[in-house]
Amino acid sequence: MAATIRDVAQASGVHVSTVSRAFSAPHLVNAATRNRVLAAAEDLGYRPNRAARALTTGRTHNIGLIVADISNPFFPPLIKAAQAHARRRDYHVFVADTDEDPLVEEELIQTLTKQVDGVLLCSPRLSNRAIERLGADVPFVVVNRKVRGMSTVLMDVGHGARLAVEHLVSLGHRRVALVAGPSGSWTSGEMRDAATATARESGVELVILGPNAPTELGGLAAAADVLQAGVTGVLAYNDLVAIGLIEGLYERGVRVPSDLSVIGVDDIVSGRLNRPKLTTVAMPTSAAGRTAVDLLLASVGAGDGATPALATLETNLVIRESTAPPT
Amino acid sequence: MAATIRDVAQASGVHVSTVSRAFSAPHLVNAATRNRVLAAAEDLGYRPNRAARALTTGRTHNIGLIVADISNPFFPPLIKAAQAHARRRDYHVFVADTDEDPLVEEELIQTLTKQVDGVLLCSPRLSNRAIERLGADVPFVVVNRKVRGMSTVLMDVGHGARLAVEHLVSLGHRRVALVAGPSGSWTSGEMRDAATATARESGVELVILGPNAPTELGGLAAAADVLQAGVTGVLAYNDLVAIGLIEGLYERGVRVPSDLSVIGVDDIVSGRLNRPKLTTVAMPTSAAGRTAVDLLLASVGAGDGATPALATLETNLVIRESTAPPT
DNA sequence: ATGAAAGCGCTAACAG
DNA sequence: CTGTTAGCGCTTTCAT
Repeated sequence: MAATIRDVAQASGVHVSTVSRAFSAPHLVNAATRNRVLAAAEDLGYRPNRAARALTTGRTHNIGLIVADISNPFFPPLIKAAQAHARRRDYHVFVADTDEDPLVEEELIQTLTKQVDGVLLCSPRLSNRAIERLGADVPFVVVNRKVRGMSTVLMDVGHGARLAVEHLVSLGHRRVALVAGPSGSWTSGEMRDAATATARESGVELVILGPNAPTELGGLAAAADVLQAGVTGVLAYNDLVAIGLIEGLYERGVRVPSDLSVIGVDDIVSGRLNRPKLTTVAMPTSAAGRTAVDLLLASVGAGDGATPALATLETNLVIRESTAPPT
Repeated sequence: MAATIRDVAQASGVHVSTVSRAFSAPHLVNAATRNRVLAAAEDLGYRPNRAARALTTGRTHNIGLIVADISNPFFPPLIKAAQAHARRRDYHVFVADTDEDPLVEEELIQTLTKQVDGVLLCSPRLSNRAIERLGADVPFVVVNRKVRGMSTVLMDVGHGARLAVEHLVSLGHRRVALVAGPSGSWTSGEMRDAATATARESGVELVILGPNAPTELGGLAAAADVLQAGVTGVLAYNDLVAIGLIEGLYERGVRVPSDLSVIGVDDIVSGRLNRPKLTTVAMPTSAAGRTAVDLLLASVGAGDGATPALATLETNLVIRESTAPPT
């Protein structure tokens, strides 16, 4: 068994509470004794037991991070950033994958809730109602969804979609498609609204295709619809869908961007590596991870009364090789 | 504050110890009272506090999962599988990213150690000595590295490398390169040994290039070396490196596979989406995640005395479009 | 089958 | 500045 606070107390000839203070309120203890305690601790390889500490303080110094699918390349940079940022603030993070299943999501939140000071919900599949209910027990920060009374980190994908459609228009496209995402997705709704408005303003036709799975397979399957829709430009729900779509078009002898232009969303790494390199709406995922952690820890510190914060992060269009004038 | 065991005891008119038993040793309590207790618990939304439980039982029901880089697409499927498998066994998992830094890795292990029943070390960058030392406190399972006295999950990349070189040879290549990984990598060492042996047996020349960063950038940077080495076939440390390399070659006017053949390792998704589709040594990452969790929980149950287990998982060669006969 | 009591490792008043 | 005392929520002997 590892050393406990009692071992350290004994070794340094002080009471356990002094040892406790030496760690959690160093200024309250005489420099000389503090050093003695710290030395003994070092010596024994003592590390405070955070679970025990949590029991008295009510702070676990853990946070939960719940995502729909770790394998979706959109998430790892967010997880990585959140986790690194949390660690800098002396927090550990539980990562859980719901496999896109709302029931799993709910179960996970409930079991995690006791072990964490707050949870980060990324692109939740749960209904707003369910989220509000669950949020009574522990602070939440929601990423990519607006939930009443809850701190939120949004990436302004509406603006990105607008830029994307405008880019297509400026290239000369007159009839474009939006290959939408899953029906529960807030992001997909935002894209639809923004694309619709932009198309109307620019006087181009917009056809909406979907819902589709947010994966390469979803894009692959959408290729037929896109061809049938008779469009020359496409905005896809995300890069995975865009890549799958390009592959599907390729299999049907349609080349991107010479025959058809495609724009993705996210700016995942493999979009930069594929040929043609993907024109895409870049999402600030790392920043979102850090911001979410900041908001979460702020509301942990503030207690219940705090007004929920809303952070909206900019998106921007990265023009690469998958868009060109129509032929 | 959420309901505690005491609230449930009061609500159901029994002592707390009975409530405790109703949850953790149901057979020790009368069916009628048990139902009453369970009903009251349900009613109050009571969930046992795992941290408090851990304090008395010594089992946290958490495990730590430490990886070098979450953003490397090799890891997410492993994390996803491990996490899902752990959850089925009623375990939560802390995920931590060391950013390829051994110091961070050590620090992480130490702080996590008190909160977990065991840790999964994936592709560690720490020295074997350090790992053995740290392993005294808590059970470890190491993935992709052999450490004395420790349970291990290995993917037989040596066999994969052999298949890869043989494939190149059978295509007619006579001079091939291995674009190696980081110097601390066990996998890279295995590949080197296997490739060297296979080349010798087949009577072809092998040149070893590296060390290289295990990323697209590493591959991109290796393009010049590869060209200079005058080889016609390449086995890259992983798919990321292979993709970066192909890109670097492309920029220099060299086409894959017509001018040069390239084989990767891992079988990440974007390798299947890129053009040319990558020929690669497929690694059973999901299986590795599950197996690692199984071994870990086994040694948690068994206590210290258990003999470390070794699981070796098969790899195989997936031939796609990035390899062809030399011209 | 259930209750009583002690204690896991730690922190937080409260004294002194 | 440091020691004392009382728990945090739960499990686990030991009685009954």
